[in-house]
Amino acid sequence: MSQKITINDVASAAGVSRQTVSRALNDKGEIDGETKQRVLDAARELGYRPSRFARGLVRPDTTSIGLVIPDLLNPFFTEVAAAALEAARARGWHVVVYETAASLAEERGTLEVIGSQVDAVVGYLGLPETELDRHTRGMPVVLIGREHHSPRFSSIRIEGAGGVRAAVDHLVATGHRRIGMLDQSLPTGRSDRYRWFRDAMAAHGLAPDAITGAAQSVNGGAEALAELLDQRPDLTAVFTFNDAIAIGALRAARRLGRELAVIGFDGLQLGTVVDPELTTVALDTRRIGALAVEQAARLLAGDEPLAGDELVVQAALLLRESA
Amino acid sequence: MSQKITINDVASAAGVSRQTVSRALNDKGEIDGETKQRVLDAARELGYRPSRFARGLVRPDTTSIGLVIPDLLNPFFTEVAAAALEAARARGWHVVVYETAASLAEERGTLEVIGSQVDAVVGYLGLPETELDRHTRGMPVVLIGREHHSPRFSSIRIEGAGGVRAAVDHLVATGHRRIGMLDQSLPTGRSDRYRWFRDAMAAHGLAPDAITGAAQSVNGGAEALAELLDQRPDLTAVFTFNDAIAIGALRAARRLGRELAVIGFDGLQLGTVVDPELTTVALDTRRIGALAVEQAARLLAGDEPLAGDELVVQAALLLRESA
DNA sequence: CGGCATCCCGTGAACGTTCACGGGAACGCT
DNA sequence: AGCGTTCCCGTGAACGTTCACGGGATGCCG
Repeated sequence: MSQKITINDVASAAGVSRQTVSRALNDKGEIDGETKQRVLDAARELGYRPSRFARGLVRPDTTSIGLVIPDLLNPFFTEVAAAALEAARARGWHVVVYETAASLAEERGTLEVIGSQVDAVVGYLGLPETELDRHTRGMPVVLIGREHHSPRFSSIRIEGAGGVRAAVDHLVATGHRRIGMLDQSLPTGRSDRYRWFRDAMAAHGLAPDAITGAAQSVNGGAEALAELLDQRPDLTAVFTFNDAIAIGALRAARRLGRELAVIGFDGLQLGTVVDPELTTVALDTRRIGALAVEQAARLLAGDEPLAGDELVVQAALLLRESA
Repeated sequence: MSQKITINDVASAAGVSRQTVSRALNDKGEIDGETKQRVLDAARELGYRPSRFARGLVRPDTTSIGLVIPDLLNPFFTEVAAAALEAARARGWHVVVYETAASLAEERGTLEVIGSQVDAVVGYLGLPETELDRHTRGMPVVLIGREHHSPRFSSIRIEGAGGVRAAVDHLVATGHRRIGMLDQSLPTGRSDRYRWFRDAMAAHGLAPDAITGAAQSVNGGAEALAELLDQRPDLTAVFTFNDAIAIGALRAARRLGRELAVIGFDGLQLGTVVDPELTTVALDTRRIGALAVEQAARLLAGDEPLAGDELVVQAALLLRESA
């Protein structure tokens, strides 16, 4: 109803032709100042808005990608998103952001509607590859933090073994022997991060025998730490699944009057606002975002894509104050 | 080069007509299973990707808005963005996010390129209205936290007087009399928040005579607080321009061994991760995002837009632990 | 007054897709 | 054999814009 007005309506309202309207609206020159004003007035009067589709059809210069993020309020994903946005802006790309609330149903809905809006998809997708393929016909897809099997897809791998090893090395070097871990609590079992921790402990001949699950939040970390210390009051240090849990643990330890070394995982900016600042195994979120966009660019241009071993992001120990 | 292939190329490669290709790709039916597979193979072979513009032209069903945010890493803007995203998703809209890095030049560049991609613009714009108008010909524009004069625009107003008044009331009620403020440090002079603070103080017959500027970061707050306490060691409470500054002030006070009540502004989630949790004058970020999208929807549909007094977001005191 | 440049403006075509329609082939029924 | 259905498939048209081109006024100069 309100979007039915085309350039022709404006043209006849102003008593000129399409082309003249186009000239007026795009500052093209070859137009009289007075007519231009008349056209502009007519356009405003009618509430005319040019169709971006028609314009894009004849001037196909802009590419845009879809960025799929589970939760924008989670600082980790926000940092990745910011990095991707920056990398895209450097290329003059547009970024359409979709939040899936970590729900597969939402993700499906998103993907369903994404096809006609973007040229490539980048981000955290949870759907199985066959379904992914069905919804993204032909579009390049770059997965983050997840393996892919079909050559249709590309993915960024997170490698944390080295960083976690460095964290445990550091704890041991500063005298700690009784080290616990606050893992995520998922029915799917232990996380990659736990396995990295276990292996690092083993390298020092230590047993990972003080593990408990925590909800992925500050409060979750606080509660889980209290529980863990209840079972194992002898612990002097803990490694956690992520920074949010670590911050909760830090707070709980302080309130219990316990001296406790804490090392988180993620490397969030957030870790610098707490006191003491959080020591953590940091992921380079900027690199994650930039790599994903870079790979999407190559796929889109038909260039040689980055190889698997170039698409790895290494975690690294970031020493601050909490350990 | 890689994007030159059209539906006709696929058609001739598969030995069928456009329409049959269209049917195959869109699961339309009225097509033989074997031909469909042949078309699909040909499409994959050629790396065919349908033009979203051509499709949009004939099927104009999807609307998308541009969300302009100064800095995605700033948690306040992130919360607003998340709210806007959610409101847009509820309408089935797409959201293209642009980050301007709080730079007018970036903003200009963004606006220049935004016109052909979205149907409306929402967010934090700093450019003067005349320039805004030039770049957004006809598109609805909803400004956040900024007054508008031209009827071309619409804006969400932030009203903090009541909340700040409640904050000062609370401080006074709990015995504080010597209350300072850490404002933002801008060449443009004192902020709205300062004015609200000044008026609230005046209502209690107190003079706002301990003000200093702070950089908008945790460290900025810490440094500014040290400076302020140096000049006015008698202060027992401070109100700050935002939560980040407040957190810095909190930390600095603790390190200086000072007992100090601190009240921030923004109401970030972030305030709950520090210890003690931050008392703050909270803005309802969800409401801000939702209102902006709602108004954009009305403007787009040609419905009666929300009136000015419906577009106000009131700040409210959020009592936690730091005061 | 003729010629030419300059300034405006309009007309056909094209972009790539989907919709509406038409039509041929194969099949079943009377 | 004739006729109606069903199943596939193709052809024109349309979406709304910009580009390339053409052409009528107007002014200037010789």
